[in-house]
Amino acid sequence: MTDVKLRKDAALNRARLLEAGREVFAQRGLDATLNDVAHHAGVGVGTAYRRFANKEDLIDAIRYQQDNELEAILNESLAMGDPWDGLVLYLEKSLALHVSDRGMAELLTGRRVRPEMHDQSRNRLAPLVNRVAERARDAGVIRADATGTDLIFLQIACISISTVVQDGPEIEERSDTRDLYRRYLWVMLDGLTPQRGDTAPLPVQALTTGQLHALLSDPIAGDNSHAARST
Amino acid sequence: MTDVKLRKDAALNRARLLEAGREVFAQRGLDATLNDVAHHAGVGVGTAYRRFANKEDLIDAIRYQQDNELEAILNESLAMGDPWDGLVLYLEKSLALHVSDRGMAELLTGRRVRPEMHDQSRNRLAPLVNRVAERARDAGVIRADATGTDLIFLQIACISISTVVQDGPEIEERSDTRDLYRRYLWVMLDGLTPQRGDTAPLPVQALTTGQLHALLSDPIAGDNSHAARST
DNA sequence: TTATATACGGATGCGCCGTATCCGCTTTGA
DNA sequence: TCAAAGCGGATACGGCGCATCCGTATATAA
Repeated sequence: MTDVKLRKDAALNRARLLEAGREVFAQRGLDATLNDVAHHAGVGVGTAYRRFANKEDLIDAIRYQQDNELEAILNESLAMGDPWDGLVLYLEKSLALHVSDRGMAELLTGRRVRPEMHDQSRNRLAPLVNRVAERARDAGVIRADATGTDLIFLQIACISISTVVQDGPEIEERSDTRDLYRRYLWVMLDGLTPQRGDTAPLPVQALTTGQLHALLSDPIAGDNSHAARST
Repeated sequence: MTDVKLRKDAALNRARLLEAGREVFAQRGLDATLNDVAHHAGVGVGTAYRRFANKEDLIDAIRYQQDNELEAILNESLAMGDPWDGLVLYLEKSLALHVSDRGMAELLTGRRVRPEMHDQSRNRLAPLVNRVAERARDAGVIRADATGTDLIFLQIACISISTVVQDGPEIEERSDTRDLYRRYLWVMLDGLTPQRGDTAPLPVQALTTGQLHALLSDPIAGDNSHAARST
């Protein structure tokens, strides 16, 4: 999967670039230049483009690593005895990751993505997310109409809050603003709790996994693939 | 406030540009070009730059209108007898506006803003938002530690969900995805409700109005103003 | 009606930026 | 020792948004 065989120095630089890519994209988002990444890795731009045909390829490689981390979190969640604790663990850990990695967050919201790669990782992770939600629902700790797609949107919501905070200046006398998103995570968690008598049912149905998938996979930008139906 | 005196055609074009600006920014966000706006208004680019020194000026003028609309909603909310109904009305109406106007949404999250203008509109609206929250809190229909800044962040969260949905493709067999954000609004509203015995208190304190203001006013981009303290 | 200030259109200049390549030099490893 | 493989980074290229400029047209007041 890592091509055939690279000379020792080449392989090292490849690893350096991957590492640097994670850091740079985490800090500055996917808009960062491959040149930036190369510089950060301490190699020339040429080297960067020799190891990865283009920026997309590097992003794909990074994404593969990140999906493994998310999968690990999901498995950890599912291994917990208590479904509610599992749910909380998943959301807290997944969000902690996304909040500290702007690139990862941008991938979650579907911006700038190569559809095939996106599909692949979704097919791997979505079922696990659904199980996390399902377990909690079956145990009666969240409302009966809550689904796995709800967990995704709640994360998107929290990430956007965190992004706004991070884009702003430091606030004096408040060292905890980086965690402000957690305040709202817990408002939402509380809102997911089974309805009390007087609470209204939710006004719009959740997306199915397939619908969410379709929503995020095909970012309208439409470079190619779709669109052309031949004939 | 509208300068001194404009020739009849000039004044007409100015109005057209304002109108077109609202439409274009609403659809495509504040990144849209002033050239786009001019074309949409049916006037030449030159005219656009003669009526508004630059894009920022046009945005400021539009923002002024939008603030009036938001103020009206807030006053309507405060005029309602029931504090909960007032809260819901404010959030639903304000969100409906932001969701249908990408430019307005971008202004709320503080992106791309001229600080003085931002300050001005916040000073006008923030007290009203605080009163909406305060009323509901005093009436005991939302948790005791909920504040006006929470209402802002909940809106930011809903807007981000809506943005993701709007950026994606149409989903077949679902005509209501434009309203999906409302599902999560109501999760959050439910979460704002006073705590039941078993619910944990929120893990992070809300921002004060002043802190939120500082966060959104000074988008780090720092063209000038701040930074230089002389001496 | 005519003169002049005012306004109009839109081609165009300018500067910026991100992608990717190319080529002379260096390192690896058989 | 000496190809083959790799390296650095200057730079070509293309795209884009902002704003200006100037020849032409229109409003308005004498």
